[in-house]
Amino acid sequence: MANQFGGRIKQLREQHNLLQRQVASQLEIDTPMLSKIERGERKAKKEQVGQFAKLYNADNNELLILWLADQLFDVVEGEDLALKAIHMAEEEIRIHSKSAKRK
Amino acid sequence: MANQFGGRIKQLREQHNLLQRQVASQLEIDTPMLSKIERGERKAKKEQVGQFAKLYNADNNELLILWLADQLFDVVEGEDLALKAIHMAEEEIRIHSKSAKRK
DNA sequence: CTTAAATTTGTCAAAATTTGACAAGCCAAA
DNA sequence: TTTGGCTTGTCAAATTTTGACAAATTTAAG
Repeated sequence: MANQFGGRIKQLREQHNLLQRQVASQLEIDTPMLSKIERGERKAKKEQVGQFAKLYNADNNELLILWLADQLFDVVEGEDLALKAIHMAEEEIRIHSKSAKRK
Repeated sequence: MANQFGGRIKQLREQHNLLQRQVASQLEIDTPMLSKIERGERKAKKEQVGQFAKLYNADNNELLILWLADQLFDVVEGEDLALKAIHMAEEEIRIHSKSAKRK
């Protein structure tokens, strides 16, 4: 499983000298769960991304991007055509966001 | 739900003048299911992508790319940060495929 | 070492999601 | 109208995800 997000929040936790125990209790999860999120064994809920950002005084968008990227990565992991698929998806997104201007 | 894939296989079916009934039986699914796949209400199994390609004499890779792209799209659909996340994921993929050379 | 705290690993049932199958509906063409 | 092709809706079964807990492992300190 991809793990940019987990790596980043682990780094942030260490920079803040916090223990998993402390962070976990803030997010109302147990330490095994936090451990798994940091190592990418489980994925955080979207809601929790914001909680991490707040707790660590980090940029919400930065974390959200990492979190999304991990999920994208998971979809195409191991596929030879991953890059082509990504480009195709990117085009689609561009098209959709244009027409979303007038919604 | 994204639907590049469904649109394409519908187009192919029409070009070949086949009925859903006929195609469905080849893939051993029922017509409602095929209808849903064509309209993107359900997603085809990866295995079925190949079956479509064969049946329609289409390029396997082309279909697989569309199929993957749809799933990528679903992950970031509606996200403001979609493009940034896509770019991040793309970088990750590049990195991984490099180190996969010698595996 | 020996202990104690921190983290990781493993397991499992409950919850949530996805799937396949079927019945019924719609609609255009004859 | 009836018929054939496609779509819509529903539901239980299968699969996947989740959260919680116990146990094992690692780390750091005395």
